[in-house]
Amino acid sequence: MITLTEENYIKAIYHLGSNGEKSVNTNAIASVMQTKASSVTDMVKKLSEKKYANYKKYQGVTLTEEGRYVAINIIRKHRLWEVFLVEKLNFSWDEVHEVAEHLEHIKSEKLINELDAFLEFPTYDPHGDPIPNKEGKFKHVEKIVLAKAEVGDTYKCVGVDDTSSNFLKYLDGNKIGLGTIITIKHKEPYDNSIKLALENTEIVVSQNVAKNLYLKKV
Amino acid sequence: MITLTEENYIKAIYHLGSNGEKSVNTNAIASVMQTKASSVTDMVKKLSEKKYANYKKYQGVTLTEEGRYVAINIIRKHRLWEVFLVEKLNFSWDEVHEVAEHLEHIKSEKLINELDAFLEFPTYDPHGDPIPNKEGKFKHVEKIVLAKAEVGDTYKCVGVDDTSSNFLKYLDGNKIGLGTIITIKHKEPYDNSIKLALENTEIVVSQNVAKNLYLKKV
DNA sequence: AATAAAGTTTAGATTAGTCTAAAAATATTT
DNA sequence: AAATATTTTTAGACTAATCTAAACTTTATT
Ligand SMILES: [Mn+2]
Ligand SMILES: [Mn+2]
Ligand SMILES: [Mn+2]
Ligand SMILES: [Mn+2]
Repeated sequence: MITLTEENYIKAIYHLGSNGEKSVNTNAIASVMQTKASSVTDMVKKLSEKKYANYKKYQGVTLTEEGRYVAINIIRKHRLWEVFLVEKLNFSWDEVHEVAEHLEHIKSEKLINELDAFLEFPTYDPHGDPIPNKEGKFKHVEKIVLAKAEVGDTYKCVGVDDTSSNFLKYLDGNKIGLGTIITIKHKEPYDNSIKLALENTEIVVSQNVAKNLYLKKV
Repeated sequence: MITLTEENYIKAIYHLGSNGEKSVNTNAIASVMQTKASSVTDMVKKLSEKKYANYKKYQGVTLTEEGRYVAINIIRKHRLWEVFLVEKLNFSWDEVHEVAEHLEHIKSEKLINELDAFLEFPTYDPHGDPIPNKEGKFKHVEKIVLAKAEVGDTYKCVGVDDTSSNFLKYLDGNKIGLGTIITIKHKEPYDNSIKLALENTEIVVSQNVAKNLYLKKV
């Protein structure tokens, strides 16, 4: 049996290690889990005993094949529920993450596969993140962060890094969403703010925004 | 904050006390919670401290107004999720209870009210149990248990008490479901078995079945 | 009314997950 | 290379929920 807490740690390690590739250190996990380093050490030992992670003292932690499988499965559930909430229950993209954090732990193969079918096998969630299929496979999304976009080029908005309600509402307020076409007008070296052209308007966004918005060249 | 375990105890007390009316004793709770009497005593003290229950040593326990509110809310969620699983995700009535036991603990007002609307405000769940509305109100279902039905009378099947997969599959196998019309042919005093007439067939059911099937006179 | 049986509570342990404070290891700076 | 700072681990304690075994109340039977 795997506990809810173990699942959350595994998910955190997966995301922090860039989808399970790199070794993740204790403080980083403590930070995203909103807990103390000492608690992380204890849990990481347990995950290691249970064969979900590889861990050597002071050397950081990586996921095993099995740990990665668990992580991808939770992410699949999380993102499918997010689609459900937006498509069927009138949630906006800034409201879904919190509820999906809970729904992702419901354990039923049939439930999630039927939900997948009911939603007609979506491949992206409301934030532009890819949804793993039943076998855990998903396409890598080709994208660059707005901060690295080049002046004069035109892009399509394909995702966000920050899924906080505050950030997403800010984007709503500025008429930016998935699919929005954006041309880079100017990058201000002083504070790394960026001037963008949207369909009808021009706006200036801060470095914070520029670091959390993903684009694809068109 | 109310924990998942507290919610389950409150629900058990509600059901055992015939919807929160009668006082419930320790062993009864232990039995449905699959735990020991000593654990129940501890929890019941905690529920009492938290104002969800009234408890005096050796005198059993009842729910407070607030406890009853919590119970009804969980039951509302449980039954709405059961409807969702059957209506939208191709679950059969014997598969839903277990998953609903988990889904009922997801805490989001918006989620459950939108789900209710999405399902077009159903009033009964797949087992014939009434679904409380947003205000916690629901109709009392007029029903008698098959064991008390009278020979010669004709009834409609309106519910089940046991929602175990085994029992529900048994009913499926014998072509009995909600809405099925049943005439009582004979009650056997020796073992309390009952002979029923269905649409095309006659079958004999055991006392166990007779105690778990609810009917309404037509 | 006394005794036995059944039901309930208390006392003391256990496990998962967390914390603080101190010790140990690693990384960085001088 | 030594000193300092940062990171990580250990040790010991706490809470929620559980258990067993013993003590206590209530109920049933003689
Ligand atoms: Mn999310
Ligand atoms: Mn998402
Ligand atoms: Mn149920
Ligand atoms: Mn039901």
